[in-house]
This record gives sequence, C-alpha cells and structure tokens, in this order.
Amino acid sequence: MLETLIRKLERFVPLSLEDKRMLERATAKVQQVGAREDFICEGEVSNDLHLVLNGFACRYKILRDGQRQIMAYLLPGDFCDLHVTMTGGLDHSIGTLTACTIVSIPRYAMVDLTRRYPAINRALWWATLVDEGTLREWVVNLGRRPADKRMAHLLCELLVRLEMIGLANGGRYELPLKQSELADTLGLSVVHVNRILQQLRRDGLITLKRKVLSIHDVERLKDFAEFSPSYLHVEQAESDGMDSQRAMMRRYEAPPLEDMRVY
Amino acid sequence: MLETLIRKLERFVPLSLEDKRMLERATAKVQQVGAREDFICEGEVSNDLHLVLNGFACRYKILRDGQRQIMAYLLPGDFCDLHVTMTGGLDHSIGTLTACTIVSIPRYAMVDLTRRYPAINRALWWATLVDEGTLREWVVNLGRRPADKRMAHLLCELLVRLEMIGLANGGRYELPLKQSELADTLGLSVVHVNRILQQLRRDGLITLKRKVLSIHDVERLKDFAEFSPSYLHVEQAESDGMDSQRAMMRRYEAPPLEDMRVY
DNA sequence: CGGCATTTTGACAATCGTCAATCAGTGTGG
DNA sequence: CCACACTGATTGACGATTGTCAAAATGCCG
Repeated sequence: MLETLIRKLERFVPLSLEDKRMLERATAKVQQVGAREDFICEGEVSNDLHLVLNGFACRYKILRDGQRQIMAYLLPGDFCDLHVTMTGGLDHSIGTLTACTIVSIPRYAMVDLTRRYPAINRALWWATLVDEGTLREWVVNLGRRPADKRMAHLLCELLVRLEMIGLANGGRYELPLKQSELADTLGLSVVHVNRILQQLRRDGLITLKRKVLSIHDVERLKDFAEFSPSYLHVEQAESDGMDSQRAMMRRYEAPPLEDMRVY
Repeated sequence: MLETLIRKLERFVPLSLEDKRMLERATAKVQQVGAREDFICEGEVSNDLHLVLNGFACRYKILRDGQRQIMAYLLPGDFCDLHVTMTGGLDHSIGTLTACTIVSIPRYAMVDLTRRYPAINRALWWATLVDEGTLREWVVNLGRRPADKRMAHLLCELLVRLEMIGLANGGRYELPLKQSELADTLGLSVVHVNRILQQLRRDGLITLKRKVLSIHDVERLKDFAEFSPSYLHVEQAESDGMDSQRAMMRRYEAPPLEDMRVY
C-alpha cells in the first residue's frame, strides 16, 4: 500500500524489510476524498497523521480579504501533517486539488515507529528537511523572480518531483491544476497567470493542453527559471553506472557518521 | 554560555539539569564575526554546526542577476545549519547582519546528544518545526500581502521573536538592518521599502530612528498586518496566573503522549 | 571638515491587478 | 442531436503597485 512513500524514503535512507513491514502495518484508515475538498482544517485536532497515496493535495491559508496562498503541494508519498505529531495542531488547512486517496496513520503508531526503528526515524527526518528546503526555494521564487520565471520554476519543480514518483516522463506530465490554483501558488492573479502561460507557449517553452504539460526542452526551461534541483535531493542512482543498491549505500554514507539518528 | 538557546528550548520541552549540562559541554569554538560577513558559504562542507549567540545573522541566496533573497533571520539562540547534520551541505549562504558571536558545535557531539537525551531530541525537533512554520508564514507574506502589510508583518514577527529572548520590550527594539536588507527580505526594492516605512510613520504606526524601532500600538500593527503569532509557538507562561513551572508542564503535556520522541 | 554609506526624493516606466466581457469545453436534459 | 447552463480560459481596457534611474539630502566616522 505504501509503495510510493517507501520508494521515496529509500531515496534517502535504505530500509530493511522489517522497517518496511512495520511501516505498512502502521496504516489505519484509507479514505477517498473528492477533488477540491478540505480534509484537514485549521485548528482541528486529530489523533491521526495523513499521507497522500494518490492525487494532488495542498497546504494553504486564507487571508482576511479572501485571498488564498498555497504553501505546498502534497503529492503521492508526501505526509500532510507530520509536524502535528509534535505540535498537536495545524495553523492552516489542507485540501485536495484532485480526487485523492489519503491514508491515516495513528499518531501513537508513528511515535512508536520512530522510536524503535532508527532507519525510519532518519528517513522521515530527511523527508522533513526536503520539505523545508522546498519552502526556502518558494520564498526565493516569490520574493525575487518575475512572474514568468516564477511559473517556470514551479513547473520545473513539479517535473522533478513527479519524475521521482514515476508520474512524469520525458518532460511531460499531467498538471491537473486550474489557473486560479497556479495563481494562488505563485502569488499572482488568474489573469496574469493566463498571460504568462501564453507567453511561455509563444516562446516555445511549453505546451499545456487538457491538463497535460509538455516541456519542450527541459534544460532550456530549467535555465530560464534558474532552477537547480539540489534542494529536492534527487540522486539519479543509475545514471553513472552504479547499480541502485550501491548508489543507495553511497548516498547513505555521504555524511560520514554511522547510525546517525538526529533529533 | 548557551543560556539563550536553553531558554528557547525550554519554551518547548522541559530540560533536566543533566540535559542542560550536556548541551553546554557540546560547544566547541566560539568566534566573533564582523558585521556583514559570510561565515558559511554555499557548498562548503564543515564538521561543525553553528549557533548564533549574539547579533543578527541571516540565511540568503543570490540569484544570477545579483538579486538577493533573505530566507530567514537567525537571532540569538537560533541554529544556522541544524539540517546539515543530515544533508551534509548547504545550498545557500549564511552571513551576519550585525557583528555576531557564533558558537560551533561538532556534528558528532550533536548526533550523540540527540541520541542519548530524548528531551534534547524533542526540543530540537520543536525548534525545527518553528523554523518551518516561519517559512510557511513568509511564503504567505511574500505571496499575498501588499508591501505595507508585508513590512508590518515582518516587524511584528521580529517583535515577538525578540521579546522571547529579552531583546524587545514595550513594542520597542533595536532593528539594526539597512533598508536594503529589509528589501531583500520582503522581495521589494530599496526605494519602495523607504516609502513604505515613511507611510507607516505617517500613519502613526511606528517610529524608526537610529536603528531603534518603536511600535506605537502593537495591537493595531498586528491587526493591520494580520499577524497571528501562533506559528512561533509563543506561550506566555505567567500571563494567566500559573507559575512558570506549571505552565511548562502544561505546555509539555499538551500532546498527550508520554516520552514522545518523534523522528 | 571631508569622504563614504545610507536614506530620501522626484520623474518615469514596467509589471501586475481589476473589471467586465467573450470564448471554449463539458455535461445535462429534452 | 441540440439547447442550455456552468465552469474555466481568454481578451481588452484601464488602473494600481512597485521598480528604475539619477540626483539630493542626511548621517556617520575618521
């Protein structure tokens, strides 16, 4: 059931069969949520953590005047509210963008797992740090890039993230977002998003039709957006001839401290 | 030496004398860094973590065209690069804004501490989650607030953070930043920052002279900025008549899971 | 009193937002 | 199959916010 999560975690830290078995066993309820529904609301207290199995969800906040800002996209394999384990409550809402499959994991199960299985502990740490790096990148994007590069950067990030979970290929992926949702992500108006998309199309950088995005020349778009995927900690295991097992070990050894359980 | 850090951590999790003693013992080198110097550079690998003891520092990134975006302010008691413990490298730079005192803590010492002292583990987790919450708030600020509210929000955040470490009082604190640094934080131009500050002064919200900021009516500014400090997890221990010991316990018990070691 | 960094101003331009209308796609019921 | 309604995308005209450039004023330090 949790293949996507496990595959993601194994990008960071190798997990034993036991680790994986225990993770699988922690899942409680699986629920289907329709498109554009909130499934965790601000202030709500829950004894479960949530994980996206399928579909696009997002973390967002609504301001007094009704404006919305999306703070994160939650893709298959992403935790929605891992931090609630410690803080006990959310100061924002989480809703779906498309229909989603959401797994609940009881808080106590997660606490237990992280206490007893150091590799899981480490892996979840990595996942959190990647989220934090992504937030930093969004700050740069919102603060200092003009609308067109901002959009391009987002499209590049989604490309890389979706590639990692097998949902993008050859610069092509399904982008099930409305322009108003892109606007709420990039801090722009819908109208401007529309114009920017058309500009990117005119410039031959992308095709976006019927919710399918095609990036014509990925390198060109990345260069235009000044996109560097390092913050996502992608490591293309096979690309330099290593078999994936060895690649994984090398990755793990990089910080030269055995059994590094931090926090 | 680490009073500021310890006081901050104790806001989240009570620490035993032993915990505190071990933390103190972990410190290695203490260095003085002049104003506006980089002390950790992008890509640089170090076996030490860094903690601000004194002064203002920041995390930032420079774009191709020379623009800078500040992604975080690092105040006394804040870790600069806790996440390097896992990822082993930084994808951005860290520099001082004022002269700073910086403590180095060997990575291995930190790993050891977090493995052997669950309370320290928990406390550092909290600190990280607060940082993440702050980043989310900055995304909202940059994405959806106009320049004046954006500035007001930043000033409120700094007020609360500085109050927590005893560097602000009665809506008044030393703000040693140049307007160009505020601009690089808020994603604005220097000229616009200048005009916004004048507007806030004209509106009677603030006084800012010789690097000292006075907020005339804190509630009014917070309301204007739509600032809610929940993401900073401030809890005013004494304000409702509890003694601080009890307040701390209550805080700790809030998520009702004993010995919660997460991650 | 210089000399330099920083703040402040004004004039102007670019980016981006708002409003309102039109167009296109999709699904429904007759 | 077509009329209809609805949502989302697109367009044009216009306005507001914010940026750029260059100069002047102020503050700070030796």
